[in-house]
Amino acid sequence: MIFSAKAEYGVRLMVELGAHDGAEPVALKAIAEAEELPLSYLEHVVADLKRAGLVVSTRGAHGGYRLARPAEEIAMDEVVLALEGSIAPMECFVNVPTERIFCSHEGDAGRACSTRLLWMRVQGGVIKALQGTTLAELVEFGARHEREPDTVTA
Amino acid sequence: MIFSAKAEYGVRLMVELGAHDGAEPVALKAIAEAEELPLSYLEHVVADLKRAGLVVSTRGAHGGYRLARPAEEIAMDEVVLALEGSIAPMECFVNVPTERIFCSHEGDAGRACSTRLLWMRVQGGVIKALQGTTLAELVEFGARHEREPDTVTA
DNA sequence: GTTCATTCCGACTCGGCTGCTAGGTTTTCT
DNA sequence: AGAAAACCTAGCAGCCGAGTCGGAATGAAC
Repeated sequence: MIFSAKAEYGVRLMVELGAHDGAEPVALKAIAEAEELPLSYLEHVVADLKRAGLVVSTRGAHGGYRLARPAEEIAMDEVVLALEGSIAPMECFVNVPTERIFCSHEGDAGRACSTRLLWMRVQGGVIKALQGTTLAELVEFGARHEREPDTVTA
Repeated sequence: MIFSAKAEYGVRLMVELGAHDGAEPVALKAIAEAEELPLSYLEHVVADLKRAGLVVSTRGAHGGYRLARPAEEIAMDEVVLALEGSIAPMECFVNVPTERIFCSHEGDAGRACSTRLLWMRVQGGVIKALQGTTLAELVEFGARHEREPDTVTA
């Protein structure tokens, strides 16, 4: 169970945006250099974020990206969802309305449901963790620990 | 973020074992047929479980597998860990002692740590969900909903 | 003690997906 | 006009997950 690099990059990108005051847009190139990420790939990442309405762009010279909302109002589940496409521990979870356990495994109706209970709980745990974290928190955390790795309990 | 099929298969396998009383071993072939899973692949799956000490095997004819402990005493984090190798939301999390946020990203010490806070929380959520679920629960849940898909809140 | 059912082991294939690149087009500032 | 940026689309290459296969070791039954 591992999130894609896209998720990591996207979060880093968002944190970077959040670290700027948002008055003027930040060019992707600047972010790529700051985070040492491949610019060409970041384009795809930011495209997802834009499509989800999390960032806004201004084109042309001196253009770039800004957060669409203040960082305090951005919960990380939105961000990860935008990047990852879905927050599901199992393939068959995609597009199933949450809060319900219904077996989409055809052919052995009801059988595989026992595992479903487990994945539901896992999914719940993940989503709760993501929802309970705002971008602002990460920005602030990052700012405080710049240049000095630290140990902190989760 | 998705668990491997191996995890799914392994959990199914464990549930199946838990559904038998454990007096006599269950052959892998029987499980494969009951769950409609490829036998040859299940061999690899069960090997992981055995290596982790979650099941015991008896070889030869009439052999098979049994749970190493009663299902009530098997928490699902052990199972998933055995199958998945690690329960980490990010590559760089592997083999980092938990409860500490320390940046293993070389080259930009301290920078990427902000994302780490997020992944720590996610990991915590997952592990808690897994630890809080016993195999016995899944077995019981599966038995109750056999043949009748149902809707249940997580 | 042969036979058969089973676990066990390792090597091998195959397809898909992720991460990344590359080139070109549009927009807008100077 | 020219530069700097967002935007778009196509494509590729390597990796890994899922599955197969063949062949051992092992032990029960007859």
